[in-house]
Amino acid sequence: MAKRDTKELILSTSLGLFNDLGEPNVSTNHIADEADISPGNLYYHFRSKDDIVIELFKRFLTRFQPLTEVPEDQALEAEDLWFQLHLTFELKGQFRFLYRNLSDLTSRIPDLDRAMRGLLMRERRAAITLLSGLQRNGALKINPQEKDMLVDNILLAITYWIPYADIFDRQGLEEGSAQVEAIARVLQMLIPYLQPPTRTQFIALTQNYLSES
Amino acid sequence: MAKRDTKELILSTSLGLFNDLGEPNVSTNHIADEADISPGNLYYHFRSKDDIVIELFKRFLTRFQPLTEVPEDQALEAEDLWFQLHLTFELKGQFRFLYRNLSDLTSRIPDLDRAMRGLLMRERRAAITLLSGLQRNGALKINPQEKDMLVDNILLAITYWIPYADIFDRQGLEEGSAQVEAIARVLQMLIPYLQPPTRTQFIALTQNYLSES
DNA sequence: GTCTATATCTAGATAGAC
DNA sequence: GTCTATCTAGATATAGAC
Repeated sequence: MAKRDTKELILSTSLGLFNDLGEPNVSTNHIADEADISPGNLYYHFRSKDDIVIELFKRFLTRFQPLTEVPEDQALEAEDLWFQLHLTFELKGQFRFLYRNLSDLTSRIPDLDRAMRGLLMRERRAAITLLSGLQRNGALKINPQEKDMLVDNILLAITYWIPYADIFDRQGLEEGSAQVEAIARVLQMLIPYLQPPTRTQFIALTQNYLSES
Repeated sequence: MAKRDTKELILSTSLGLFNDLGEPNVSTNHIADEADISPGNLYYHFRSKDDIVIELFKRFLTRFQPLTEVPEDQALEAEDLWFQLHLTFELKGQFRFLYRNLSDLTSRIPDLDRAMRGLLMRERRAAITLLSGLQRNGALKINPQEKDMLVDNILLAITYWIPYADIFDRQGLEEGSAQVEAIARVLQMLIPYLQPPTRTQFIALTQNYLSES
């Protein structure tokens, strides 16, 4: 098998096991076994288990990056925001092991710690930019202090929704309905600060999706 | 040394190390070493490392229990609610290792998984009771669906604030100011649904604490 | 109750043949 | 590139002397 193929096989197998069983509960032997290769072969392709985690995180980052690049001056529609949130939750769901054991992973792997902090900061900036856009066209009325706290609350929700949902059911974000619930709760924090015309749009949108699921 | 004393020493040493370094990064030898006792002695008092974790969790539960018992019919003041939140955040801060590695611990220790789910449900019920009290005396205006989502957002914040705060600074809830920020953010989610008289109280209260810290 | 010494086990990682 | 065999380290846990 080509070098690249085996490497990809190891990565996809690892991702599946990490997501299903939790990264701490998956050994390199376990991965090799599941991928039907030898442990030695695994270590030919990766220097360590952490190396696999880091590579997976890099893939995640690459796909996540565009989602944090929010155009500065563009006022966005409710639908766009929903779609944006949908994409990020879906992606995070595909790499949910990262969010389930965040503290463990960041305390063990300094590179990941730095990168994750950077990611969170970009998400924060993106959130601020989005809110500012809504403010500029009069859709959102909020003072700076409230805005600051709102951003924290949003960030907290989009970071820890996955482990939170895990506590109550074993699903996480695998099926669509759980995602809808996550998005609705994030938007719900925004709605009280929206002004009538936009506000009604957001409420209607949320109602729509919630009744469908 | 009396049996009880050594047991307590092991527990307090474990709690300190778990909180500081993260439970997965602390071995039983590490604990014994730090407590200045032999590994054998540690295993005389506890059957396993998980046993230590479980005992710590029980202590946490015992102290947390009263905080989830909210009187049904009593309308509470803003100050009371602040104080209530202060107590729970402070206690969680003292046992923060539980909240930093929640998924890991619950996936490994079924007893803890069940107990933690139960705890979360009691917290949810307590939150609902509190909101209902505010509704009954007209201070809070919110429809059932909004209420449901608000409760989720509050629960998420009071469960994951600790690891969230950890990402940005290394403090967590050790010092008081971090706690004030946590409480303010929880109350901030509530404020938009409050009616003028009560609403003003909550805002003033939050301002007060935030400017002090 | 406490210690020292040691057993057991598993995960991560390497060496060398093919 | 891949395998088999093996090493190492460290963590959990036990045995038996004191």
